[in-house]
Amino acid sequence: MSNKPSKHVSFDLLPGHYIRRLQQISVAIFLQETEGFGITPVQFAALSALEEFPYIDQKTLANTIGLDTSTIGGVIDRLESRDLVKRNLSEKDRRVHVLTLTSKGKNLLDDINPQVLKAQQRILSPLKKSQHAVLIEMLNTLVNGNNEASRAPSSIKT
Amino acid sequence: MSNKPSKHVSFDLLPGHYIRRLQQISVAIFLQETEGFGITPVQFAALSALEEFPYIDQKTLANTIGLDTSTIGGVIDRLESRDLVKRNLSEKDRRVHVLTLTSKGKNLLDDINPQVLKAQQRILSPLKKSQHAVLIEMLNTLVNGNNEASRAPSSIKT
DNA sequence: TACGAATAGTAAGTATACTTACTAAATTAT
DNA sequence: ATAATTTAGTAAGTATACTTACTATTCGTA
Repeated sequence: MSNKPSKHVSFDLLPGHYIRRLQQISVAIFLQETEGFGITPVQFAALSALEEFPYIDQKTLANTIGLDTSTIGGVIDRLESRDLVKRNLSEKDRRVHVLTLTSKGKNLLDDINPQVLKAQQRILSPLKKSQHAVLIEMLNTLVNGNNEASRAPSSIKT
Repeated sequence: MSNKPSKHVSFDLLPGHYIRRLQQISVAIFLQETEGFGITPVQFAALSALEEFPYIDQKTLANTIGLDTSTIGGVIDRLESRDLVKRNLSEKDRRVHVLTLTSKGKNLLDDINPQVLKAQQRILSPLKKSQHAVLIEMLNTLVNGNNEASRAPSSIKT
């Protein structure tokens, strides 16, 4: 430790550092619990959103799960190549790609859901049960309160 | 809303989804507040760690800030090409690259630190002041409690 | 109705962040 | 002392996630 009175900022006390670490850990746990499905957290979010809101376009999907439109294209590419999602050109507006889950995508979602819930419980497990809702509420507040900071603000309000 | 009793899992209620969103927002705010420096959160973490622990090697640096060794190489490449960090081959162990900040790197760190603090405050700003410590404590618990889940567990204990 | 603005999506470039596979060097064990 | 193992770092491949720049289409307005 320095003998001078904290000339530098200790990066490990900064929330941004812990947020980044928690995201890494969250992804790692998700992938461990869903091993064999070959699905990433973002792909899962996309599939879930398409189940909840069928026939939405790429822009709407991107907004729903909090992604840039330039990112969602690749995600859909990968899901489409595995026949989990279908891209249909809209007849009303030929710029728009309307998205739907295939039956294969629906089945996968049903199968993976319990594992995803298990992963979420594992992420929260170091906290006392009583704290779980407190954390989720705080994350909610932070995400909604800073919504405009991100390029792809989520349109979902809870 | 569905009229059926939640057949599917609403992804926007899952903590993993909010953790991912918060990380995106956290990065966006960091980049906004430190605009002009051309430094990413990870690069800042690397520079800060090197100020705190000079002459560490890449492996130790990776563990310190929570990165894989395969990721840290690229980070150091970019910092080295901007003359912010120097890679020195260790004489004791010729596998090891010992890292140090250049004076340019030290100066940049001094200049960017206030902006980074500002970014952190902005990230937390949707929460009441009294809640800031609660959140940081929770993030700490989650990261340390799940440490083994991540491939690059941070060696820093707080 | 024609023209400028806005919109949906893609493409290219950069930066995490992981995995597996590899090289080179050091350590351990026989 | 040599062989087997471990370790530090790199390389290649994949997947977010951003930016800026571009195309194609649609909308708004004059």
